[in-house]
Amino acid sequence: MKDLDTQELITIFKNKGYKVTTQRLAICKFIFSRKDHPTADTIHQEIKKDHPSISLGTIYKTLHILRELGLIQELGFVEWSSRYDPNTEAHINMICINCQQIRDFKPENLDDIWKQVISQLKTEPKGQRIDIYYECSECKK
Amino acid sequence: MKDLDTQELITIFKNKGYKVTTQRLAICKFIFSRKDHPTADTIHQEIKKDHPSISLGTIYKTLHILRELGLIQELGFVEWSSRYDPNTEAHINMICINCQQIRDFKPENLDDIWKQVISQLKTEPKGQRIDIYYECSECKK
DNA sequence: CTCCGTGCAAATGGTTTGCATCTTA
DNA sequence: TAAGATGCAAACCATTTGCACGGAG
Repeated sequence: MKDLDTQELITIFKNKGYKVTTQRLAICKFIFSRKDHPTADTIHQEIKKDHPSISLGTIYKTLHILRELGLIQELGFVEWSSRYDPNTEAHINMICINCQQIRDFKPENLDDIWKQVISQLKTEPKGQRIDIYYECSECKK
Repeated sequence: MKDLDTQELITIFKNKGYKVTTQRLAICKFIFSRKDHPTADTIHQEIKKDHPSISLGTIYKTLHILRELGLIQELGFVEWSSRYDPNTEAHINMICINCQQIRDFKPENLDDIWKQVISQLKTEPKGQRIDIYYECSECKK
């Protein structure tokens, strides 16, 4: 769970004045355990299995809080709905242009490379996004 | 105009069976001359100055054709409307999280770095997107 | 003359918002 | 018990679509 256990999460929420609800914990547990950067709808479908009455609106509201807390990154697309990524470090999103599957890719030297790029800027960046579009092996068949 | 003059553009359109219209040429001329990756609405507002009756729908339809021809890249965002980028080479989009201004940044060694990253993949990538989010000097004041 | 493109207006669909009710602290 | 969160439904708004008319080839 993203290096965060439930206790730490509860502390973060409380420190920021957010109440701890079962819905929020369920959404966090789910998204921090996934590596494929799901859509809000996917999250909704999955969480409904345990919490049948949870609404899409609550999913969106919680995702916005997590973004505000810097715990997730939102990836917007032109043709597809947004994806939610619990990995906020510099990494490459390998995105299949056909099935929209996303998986992370982190070359060993990426941190060094990235540090080098950042050092050329005049200001401190607030975040980054690196996508590579390709056709995954499944879709190529 | 992106290395393309009007004649080359006309050839590309005709070869693909697309008709050459004044609207299409105007949109191309505009977008290929801009470095700030405008929105569809910005493009519409600007083109209207010379072609008052052009519709937003036509802007979108033309942008889709340009995307299909590989002449532009669409950048989707979660909170803002999409931006259209005539630069399809590997480069960094410096994006102000406050005013949404985008300007390109290309470190000299980026092509080498990128080649190195690509070489670690099993497949040929179809494109890429590299964003750095920051607060521009104007907004920091 | 035919087909494709345009402009307009309506439809779409992911996301946001308002509000009455329910929970956390 | 007060402040904030939830679930529902309606609103939003960027983008897409359908169609009658107009222009390119």
